[in-house]
Amino acid sequence: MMGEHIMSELKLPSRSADFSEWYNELVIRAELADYAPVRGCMIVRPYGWAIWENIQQSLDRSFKATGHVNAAFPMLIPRSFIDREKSHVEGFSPELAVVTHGGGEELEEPLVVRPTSETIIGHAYSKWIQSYRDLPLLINQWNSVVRWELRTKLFLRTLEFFWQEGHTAHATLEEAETETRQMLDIYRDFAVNEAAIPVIPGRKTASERFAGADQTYSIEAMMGDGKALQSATSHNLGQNFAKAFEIRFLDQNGVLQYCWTTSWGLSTRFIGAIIMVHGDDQGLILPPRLAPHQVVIVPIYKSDEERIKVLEAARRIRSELVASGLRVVLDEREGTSPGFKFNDWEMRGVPLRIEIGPKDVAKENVVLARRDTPGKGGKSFVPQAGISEAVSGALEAVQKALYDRALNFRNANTADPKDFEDFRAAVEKGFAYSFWCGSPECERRIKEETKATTRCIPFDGPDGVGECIYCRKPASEKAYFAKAY
RNA sequence: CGGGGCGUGGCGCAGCUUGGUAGCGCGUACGGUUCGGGACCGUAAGGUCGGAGGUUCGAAUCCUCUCGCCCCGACCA
Repeated sequence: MMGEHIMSELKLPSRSADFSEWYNELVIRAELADYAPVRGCMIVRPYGWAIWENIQQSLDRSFKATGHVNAAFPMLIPRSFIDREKSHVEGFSPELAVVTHGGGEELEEPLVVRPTSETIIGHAYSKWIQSYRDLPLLINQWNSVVRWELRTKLFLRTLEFFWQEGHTAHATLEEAETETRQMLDIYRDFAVNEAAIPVIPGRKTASERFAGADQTYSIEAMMGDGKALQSATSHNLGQNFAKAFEIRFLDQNGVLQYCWTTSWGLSTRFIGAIIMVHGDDQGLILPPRLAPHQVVIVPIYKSDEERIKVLEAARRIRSELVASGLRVVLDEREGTSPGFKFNDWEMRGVPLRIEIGPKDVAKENVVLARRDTPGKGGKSFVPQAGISEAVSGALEAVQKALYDRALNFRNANTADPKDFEDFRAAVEKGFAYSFWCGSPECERRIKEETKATTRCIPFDGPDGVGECIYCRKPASEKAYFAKAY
């Protein structure tokens, strides 16, 4: 038996007692990421990157299915490009990383490390687009960008982060709007069906809008501490960048027109969402569809004789599961006890564990343990015959249970406050869904007084009218308010 | 940028008040016993104490300056 002080070192800080510390330590201990030598930068470790690769695969498939293609634009952008779109400059100037020297010489014009690529892509689009026949232009790129943030946290906010940014150009406002909404819906579908994270799709208020956009849409998710995380965004850029970069086309009638452009992105921040929505005191819990390993097999044995038998069976089961398309790891490490392995893989969030020992070999069954249900309650005996069906079924059950749990949690922590005092209490716990008169002034005051910001105005808002939660004037729409990451 | 905390083997810390040349736990390597919920014993490797200057016979410890990181706030995917 281990002493208590040693046990406490093995345990994560409690999620409920110190959510922030729980998160920080989990990211390190699950080997998702590590701190880099430069403040605010992050090393994404292989296990964390494997999650990102699964995210990429899923999204990339959806992008391609809707006619988008991938390309790569440069990381270095002439400083003057940023200055061309007025609100874009205002939004991004404070957080630009600027390159002033190259090859030992001071540059004539400083270069910025892209904080996002609207400008350099706008520049390219102005050359490529001449006619309505060139439209729509639908390009995405997977890359990293740099924003000089003051306060950073692994995955959630780092100086450099990885993402995809889609940039499209269209002949009409309607088409651009359809595209913007279509991409948001792809994110929504991804969050719900792949990541098992319930999200609220909606429109951002002017103050929360992307610098240079006419309209920003987002999906908003509730984290395990009740705070909101903007999990993906999609922007209708109107003609702002088209005008700044002369992106024009000749229409069917021979009239020269500015294009309508959009951009949309989802970043490695989403990994932070997965951690904060599903994780528990034991560590990470990954949704089966995105888990690098969906199943871990832990063999249990004492003697050499047992070892040979158990491993033989374990390998056979692995082969069968792999053959049915599952991502499986067999933990054959020597000198490590089964109990240690259980905890180790639980920290890493593997959704399903198969335990197989001499007794199971004799009875031709295994123990199946669900990561989302701790202790004995999540364990069951399953025959080795037909194991892949049982495992697939269990993975689907975990996927669904994670979503249901997250949704229940969000519902339980979302309030429709009667008055502003109620509202204050609500945003300490989670989301407040309230009528809002639409004035930036009320929005600003609410933020000052409660730290809660408007997250979004959901698309499926109420039909009726009500009173603004702050000023009590008539209001026609409801917004979600919350403290946000 | 304001407030707080911390820099000592890979990790977590003690030692500092009252200077005497560095210690504990974990981890690592090797050997053995173990193995159905974080095993144990033995042996070993590993640190010029964040950096620079100063005081002193002597500095992890005292003084000055610096650098970095983490947490909380103001800005942000």
